Amino acid sequence: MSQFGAPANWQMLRFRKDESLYFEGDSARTWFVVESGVARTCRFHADGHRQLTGFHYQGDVFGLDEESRLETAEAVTDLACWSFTRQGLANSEGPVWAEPQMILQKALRNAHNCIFLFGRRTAQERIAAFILMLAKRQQARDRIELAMCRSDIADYLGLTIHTVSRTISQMCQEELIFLEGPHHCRILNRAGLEQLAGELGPATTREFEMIRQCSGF
Amino acid sequence: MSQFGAPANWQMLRFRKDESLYFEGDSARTWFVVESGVARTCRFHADGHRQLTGFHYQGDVFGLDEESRLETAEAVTDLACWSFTRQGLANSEGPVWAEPQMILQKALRNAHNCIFLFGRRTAQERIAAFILMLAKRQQARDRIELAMCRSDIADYLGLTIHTVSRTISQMCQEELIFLEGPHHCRILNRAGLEQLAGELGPATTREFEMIRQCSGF
DNA sequence: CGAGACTTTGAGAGCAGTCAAATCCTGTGG
DNA sequence: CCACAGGATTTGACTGCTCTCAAAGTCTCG
Repeated sequence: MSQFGAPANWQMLRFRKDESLYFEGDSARTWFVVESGVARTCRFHADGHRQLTGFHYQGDVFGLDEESRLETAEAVTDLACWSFTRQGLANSEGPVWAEPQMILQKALRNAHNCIFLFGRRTAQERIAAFILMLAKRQQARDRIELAMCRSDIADYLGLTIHTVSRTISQMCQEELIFLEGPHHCRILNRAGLEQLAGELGPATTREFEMIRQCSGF
Repeated sequence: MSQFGAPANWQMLRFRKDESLYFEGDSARTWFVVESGVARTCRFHADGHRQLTGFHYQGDVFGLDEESRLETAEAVTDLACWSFTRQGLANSEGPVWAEPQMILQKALRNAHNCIFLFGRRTAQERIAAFILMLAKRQQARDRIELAMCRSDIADYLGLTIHTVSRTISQMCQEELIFLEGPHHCRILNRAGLEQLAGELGPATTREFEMIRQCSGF
């Protein structure tokens, strides 16, 4: 049984790297929670250009569509996850975190953070924010695994793989990070990354708002 | 009483244009639903750069934060909205649409659409998609009100006001749209806009996915 | 060890940002 | 109703960043 104490009516599913869990347009029967590995959700533009809408790590719930899937879900790495229905949750056999409202609210918070992330303009800002997000998600002080390939990062951040690669290289030169192979990275200068990403805590925000409103800038 | 048949324990609030409903970091006591006017939610980056996360029209629910506000909410126009608590909803006095799960799910869908919108690359694509989104939201066949100012549009789409203005002007020259003053616009060539925006229906998506997977592009 | 895919790097073009200024609206007061 | 002031919008010129096209280098897995 999973660390999540999954109820019996949950179903464990396994996928190989790059396999699809479901496609955009499929009927949405179940929700998913990651047991191990990483999943991605994405949508496609008419020109074939792909937009990732999220990476999902252990404990993340995704696939919260109402009737039909708005997104396609795929395995970034070999993936194990539980699928379950909202009805299954309603039986209240699940763990405390598994209440539909909690799940939805967390997903919403993630989506808003994602929108905020995109708001960052330059490639440097976006990638700095992305690396810090990964670090936070992996609860890693400074050693980070980049499980996804460059094109996943690019399609998540709205950049090309070239710009992603170039920007990461540049950050290495500036000794903000250090690459141990293409899929492992060490944060050398967290403060520098945070400055690039431009984090602004809620504490300072209201103050900032006040200034903005008074000065009118 | 509102068209929504608001229960007695809901509270009607009125705001003048550009007034703030709440600030990022405030404790999140209530949810809001727009009765008339338009609201915007936004967050600020450290450099003062603002990111809008949504425009909210009549019937839209926003402010669904858990404990503290992640975003600031402001009135785009003079605004009337109801505020209510989740507990109030639980009393089941509200209209059918007002079930927390439904509301959260709709908000999540909107957020994902927003992320998808950002995925569009060029200013033309983003603005075409934005105009079509407004048209759909206002259920207008071709006459659209741009209630928000250019800087709101810019901060929503991750562009500058200059680029927004230039791109709109260009679309006028190309006779895709026609401006009747800065805040009213007529769609002259919807097909052209849709082509720019690159809508791709779910029907074609799975097919597309299959091709993609086989050819490996 | 070798093939194929992924990643990195280079050069040049194009699009959006910056700085600057003109024009147009909007709302107020006469 | 008209004039005016301030803000919002539009436009222009130029710069710089990211994309495109191209090729070399590296990693992974059979």
